[in-house]
Amino acid sequence: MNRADETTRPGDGDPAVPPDAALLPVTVDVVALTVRDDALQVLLVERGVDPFRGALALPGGFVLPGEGLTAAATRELAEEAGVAPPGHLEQLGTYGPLGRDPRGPVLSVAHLLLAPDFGVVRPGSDAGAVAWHPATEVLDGATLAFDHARILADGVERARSKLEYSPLATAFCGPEFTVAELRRVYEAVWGVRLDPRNFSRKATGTPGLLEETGRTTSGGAGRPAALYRAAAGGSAGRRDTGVEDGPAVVRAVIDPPLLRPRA
Amino acid sequence: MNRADETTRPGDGDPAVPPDAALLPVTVDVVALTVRDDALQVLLVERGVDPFRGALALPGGFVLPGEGLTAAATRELAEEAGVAPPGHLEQLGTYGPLGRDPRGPVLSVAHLLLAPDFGVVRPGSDAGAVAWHPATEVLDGATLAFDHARILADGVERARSKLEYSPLATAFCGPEFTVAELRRVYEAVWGVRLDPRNFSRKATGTPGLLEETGRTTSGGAGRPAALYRAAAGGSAGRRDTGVEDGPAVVRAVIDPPLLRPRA
DNA sequence: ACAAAAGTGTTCGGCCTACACCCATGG
DNA sequence: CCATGGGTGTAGGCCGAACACTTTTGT
Repeated sequence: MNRADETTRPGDGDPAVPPDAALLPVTVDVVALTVRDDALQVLLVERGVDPFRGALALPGGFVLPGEGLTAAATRELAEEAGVAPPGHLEQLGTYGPLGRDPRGPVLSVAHLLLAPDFGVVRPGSDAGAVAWHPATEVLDGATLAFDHARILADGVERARSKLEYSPLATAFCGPEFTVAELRRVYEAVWGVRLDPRNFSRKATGTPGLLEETGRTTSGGAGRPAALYRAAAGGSAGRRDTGVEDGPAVVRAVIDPPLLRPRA
Repeated sequence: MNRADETTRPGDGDPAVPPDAALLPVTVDVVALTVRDDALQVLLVERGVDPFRGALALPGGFVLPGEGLTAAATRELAEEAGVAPPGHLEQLGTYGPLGRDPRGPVLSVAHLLLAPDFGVVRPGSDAGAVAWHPATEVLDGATLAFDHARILADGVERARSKLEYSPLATAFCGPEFTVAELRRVYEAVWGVRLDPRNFSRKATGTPGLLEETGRTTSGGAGRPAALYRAAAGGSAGRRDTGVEDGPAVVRAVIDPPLLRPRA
């Protein structure tokens, strides 16, 4: 995969990195979103160490030598929340390095995880409580560590807009789901009510979004609903390039888009 | 702006960055796009140093200690192409750090510049020729240094999609422009032909896109065209947050969107 | 007068919305 | 047989594509 050189200081040997280049510590932070109790919720940890000890923050931490960005994000989720959730992970953006960490310049590569509701197994070693919080409450209520409030706002807006033209809403659902569950995802993320009849027609009629399983629900009230799974190439995190890390080009675009109601 | 600590090694003093964190060299690369001769063109430099000496590459270079990402991108444009162009600069994504530079792990934060056609003043010290190249030719023809082909593809796709729902097409135009010029921008970026009559109605009727100047062109053939400027808060790079660097939340969204024709 | 480019009116079809209505199951 | 939720039919309106037509200049 890479050269022998996997240490902190690169470039021993052939053409070296210029000596005046900055060497920056890099963190990954994860905006982990799910739909729980018909509301969009975000995974937050209580920081156990300075700076911002005791404050709420996005899960995340420093990239280690020889580690890729996605690997670091996955590892931090495992370490801080004890989970290896399914779902869709993509890069959100990079913040810093100046003016965001009292310790000095730190670059932070934020990621966005859209996942079905998963249980938090255990809080990690250097973090206190790990819990889901309603996104709207956090957005216009709580104060988060570092610039995490801004990162969260960007992540939520990205999720909202992605539901319009990509099949990623299915990333919030389990392996099989009904059209009504999918509709509740849209309603929770967008904060609106959608007409179930029109939504059903639109969702089932959109190529590349749903795939029939032939099975139906049973047990609940009313007529059983057909069960679907995400269409192949939809929410599954496709990464068909050889490059280790970098923004994924979303190839599956649903057309016509499912537009959220305008204000 | 920041703490006293602006050196390469941060965290001397209060709670330090963990000693096992990687310290990575960080580059900024710029996908600088313009519309020239009715075609989307990208600014490329010929590398003057190893690795990839002699190959075509995106302008860019290492972030220096105490420098922000946007500042680094602007400085590299000035150094390698001798320009300080107007236009819209935004972050595209972050690539690496593994497997993209033979010197070792290097993180690259790619940026996207949409600008009116500007002259290249002088090639920089560590770069050879600097020139515009038609984007389509480069995309499915040339091989670029590092993973720049992929970054360019992502940048072009981002530009194409941004024209649909943002007023950024005006970033390709000068301070005053006609509807026909704006249409040629859309046609060049999307690679399609648009009906001038319908486009005119759509563009002038879209709130937040154009602002009348009251003036008209003269001298050319045919009826004079009305001159417009970009609506306030449109293509002007708004950065109304206090944070130094990070993805800008595009607040100005044109509605209804100008959708490119579907295949 | 003619060419050329800017801009307006009009028609047509598809999609979105709203809502009436039918379907299938559990109590 | 009725409540509950799943799903189909259908009418109206809005918007974009297509294109005939008018306006305003240069030659």
